[in-house]
Amino acid sequence: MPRSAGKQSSAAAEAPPAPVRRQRNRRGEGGRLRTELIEAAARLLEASGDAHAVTLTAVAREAGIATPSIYRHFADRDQIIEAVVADRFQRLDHALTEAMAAAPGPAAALRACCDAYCRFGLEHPGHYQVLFSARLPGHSAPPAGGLSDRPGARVFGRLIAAVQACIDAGCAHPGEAAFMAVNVWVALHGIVSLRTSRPNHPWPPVAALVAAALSGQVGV
Amino acid sequence: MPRSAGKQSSAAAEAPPAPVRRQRNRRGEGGRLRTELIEAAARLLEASGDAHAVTLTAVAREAGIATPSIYRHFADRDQIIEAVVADRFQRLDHALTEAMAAAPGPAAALRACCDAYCRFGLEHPGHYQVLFSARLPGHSAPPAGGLSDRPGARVFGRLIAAVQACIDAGCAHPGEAAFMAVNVWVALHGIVSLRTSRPNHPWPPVAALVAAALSGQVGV
DNA sequence: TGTACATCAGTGAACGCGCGTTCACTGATGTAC
DNA sequence: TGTACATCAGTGAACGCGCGTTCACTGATGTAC
Repeated sequence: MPRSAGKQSSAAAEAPPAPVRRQRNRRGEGGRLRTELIEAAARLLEASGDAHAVTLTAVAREAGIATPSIYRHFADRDQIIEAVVADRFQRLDHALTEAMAAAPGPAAALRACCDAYCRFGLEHPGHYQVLFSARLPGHSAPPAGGLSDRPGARVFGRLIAAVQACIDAGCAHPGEAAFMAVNVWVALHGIVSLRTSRPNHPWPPVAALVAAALSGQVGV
Repeated sequence: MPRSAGKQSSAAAEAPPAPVRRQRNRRGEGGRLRTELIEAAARLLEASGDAHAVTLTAVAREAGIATPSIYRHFADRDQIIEAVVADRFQRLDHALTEAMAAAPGPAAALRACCDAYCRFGLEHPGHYQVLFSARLPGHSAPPAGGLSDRPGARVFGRLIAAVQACIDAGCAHPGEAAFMAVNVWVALHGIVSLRTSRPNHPWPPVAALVAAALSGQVGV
């Protein structure tokens, strides 16, 4: 792109959508661009369901900045993706706790938790796929925290607690909460993941599948 | 790379692994390279679990040929991937039918079918992911066949038939076979997919998860 | 049986593109004096 | 209160790399005569 309009003859009247020079953030507010970059990356992830779509070039284009500007905020693309993943895990966790808080009892809370999980996954299939279906880049080594993937484990912990609450209230099959919760989790993941990857399959309603999983595995 | 050895002084003694000029197939046997390309692409898919890893350049390198040679056999990379996917679906279907054929009765056959499904997925996680977890390129439009994804539907049909056989033999809960089979399928997919994407989670044995899904959803 | 030729399988060079990364830079905004 | 200057946020140009795709080609192998 020529710096100064190029053809002077026909003026710059019918030029492309205008370069829209970015309004720079003030001193000390450079962190704003960081947030904008995360959201730009999140849009790319949601549209593609694929971490490979998050290239520095694509993020910069989506955010309306020059590519090298990203380096002021992130060392590489993995850092951006990690930031998006952490944020979306937090949103998922928030959705679960909020749904459970509004429920009148433990069985209803467990049901609400599962419904919210599926709703999150089906409303944000691209993010869900990155959170749970993908081998994330650099994810082969176990995270520092402990024996389990940290953010996913936190969400899974909600499920265990919800099942345990049903057991404690006497409205569930007897059994170990953690094992029951795993059985529910694999079903929920299958409900979301398969429906996303095979949208043409004649699926029963989500609620019916969730109900079957809960009644079969927990007895509520 | 220089055509004729470059440095004549130190001879070609300690040259790299030797270019290994491919032994060309004879006339009429060009189809062999097609098979080799599919297997090369399959190795790339298995190693990565990601269709994006199947670039024409990577396939050519893996197969030991020059990149343009691929065009004699495939119009583009999607065609190669489709060929691999079709082949692996066939192998999965074969694994299921073989496992079921060796079972002594309908309940054992259903169990064998589910075990074989999980075994396939866990032994070939990269292929499984491409078959069932990914939005395949150009997969948004429904295939010509009918209302459902063809190759996946065939595998799912085995599951329905196995459940139906249990119902007919009176060793299952009463209910609709298709609905029960969906419930089992989402659980199996979750078992395979989550274990692959979260290898650090403290998973119970696969057999225990399969047993729980079958007993909870089918009653066998 | 011999030979010219068509065909088939595969190659090497070249191209434009998008990408990651580096570098020196620009210019507005605070701040020290 | 004014001014010189450091700092911060972001840019533009350039580079090498891997990729997809095209093109004319090579040379072995069958086959027609």
